[in-house]
Amino acid sequence: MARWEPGARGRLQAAALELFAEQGFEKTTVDQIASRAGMNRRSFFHHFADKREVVFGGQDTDPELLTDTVRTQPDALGPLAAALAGLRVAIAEPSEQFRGGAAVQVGALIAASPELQEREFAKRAHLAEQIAGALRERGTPEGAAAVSAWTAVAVFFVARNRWNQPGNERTLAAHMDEVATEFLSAER
Amino acid sequence: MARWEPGARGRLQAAALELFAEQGFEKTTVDQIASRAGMNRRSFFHHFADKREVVFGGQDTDPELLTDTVRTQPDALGPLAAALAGLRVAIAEPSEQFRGGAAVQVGALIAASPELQEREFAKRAHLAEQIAGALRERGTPEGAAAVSAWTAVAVFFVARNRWNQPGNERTLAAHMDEVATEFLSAER
DNA sequence: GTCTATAGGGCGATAGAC
DNA sequence: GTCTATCGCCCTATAGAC
Repeated sequence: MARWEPGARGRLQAAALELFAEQGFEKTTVDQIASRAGMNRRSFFHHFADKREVVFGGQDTDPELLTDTVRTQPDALGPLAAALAGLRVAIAEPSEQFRGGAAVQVGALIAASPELQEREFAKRAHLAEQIAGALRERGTPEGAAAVSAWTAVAVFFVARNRWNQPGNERTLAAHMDEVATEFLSAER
Repeated sequence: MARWEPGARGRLQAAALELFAEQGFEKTTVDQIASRAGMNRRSFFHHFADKREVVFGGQDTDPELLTDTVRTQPDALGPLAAALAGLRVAIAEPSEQFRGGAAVQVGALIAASPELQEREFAKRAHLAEQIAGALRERGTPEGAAAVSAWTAVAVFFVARNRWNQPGNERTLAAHMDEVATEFLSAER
């Protein structure tokens, strides 16, 4: 057996998701994950900074694409619309190929573990900050940029929940439009 | 000397904030906090579920007051305005007496520690969920309720940042109005 | 109040890949 | 040779169990 099987990172993720599904996140140790993936505990921490990262490590998005898209929207669009356009292009459309896949399982995992929820919220906050920065560069005032960014992120995650429901046939972008419209029409 | 000084919880908080300011959050151990407060490590965990809680433990708000206020706003108000009214009554106004106090120091602490930021974001999420629930009871559709709640929470925290700036003379509620107006006028 | 499991990290040795 | 993944052994501190 080679000392180096390829795809160590992917094997760790697969092993972790299996074990988390079987036993839950808290009751699974890093040792168990590493040995199921055929490696040492210490190597786990070479690939992931901590145990929670193994759950989120696949969903990384391209931050450049997000901020560039937001920044280059036509001036006629308000900040919320520009932010939503960024999320649509940089996250919703690329996610479309994963509909109903591991994302659903990961979502259930996160929903069941407060520890994972904390990480999830931190990721949302990071997303919102990126967007807010891009909106400011577009000329939106400080406060409005932050609030519009958070609003857009909220729209996105409500939409993603609906998109992850069993039986959903529509695109994530379509759900985003629907949620945004629902929000705006409730406000007037 | 009495077997236990009164205000164990408060002493732990004071000791913790001192040590965090001196050494940072991560480099301070629970043992250090407990012994500076004149007690056993085990007693620390009797008062706080974990090390991070000692930072947030003072800011607890009345969840009933928040949700009741949101729920009982006049029908003429949109969901965002109702949510903001709840935050104003249940959090902004009661906080007014602490302006420029420990809150500023706590804010700096949180900003410097990713671990604390995660907890902070989780608290915001919890707040948003409470508000969203109250908005739904008021008749706002699911998605709009969630988005309006997150928007209101974002307004609140942007306002609280401004309110915490050195030299600020205005009330938190006034900052909330300003931020909300800034957001709404950027949007149209 | 003590005891234990486990996360997470430091350091260094080793064994491939290049 | 270098570079990098892997591993082994150490440690500390949290958090929960007893």
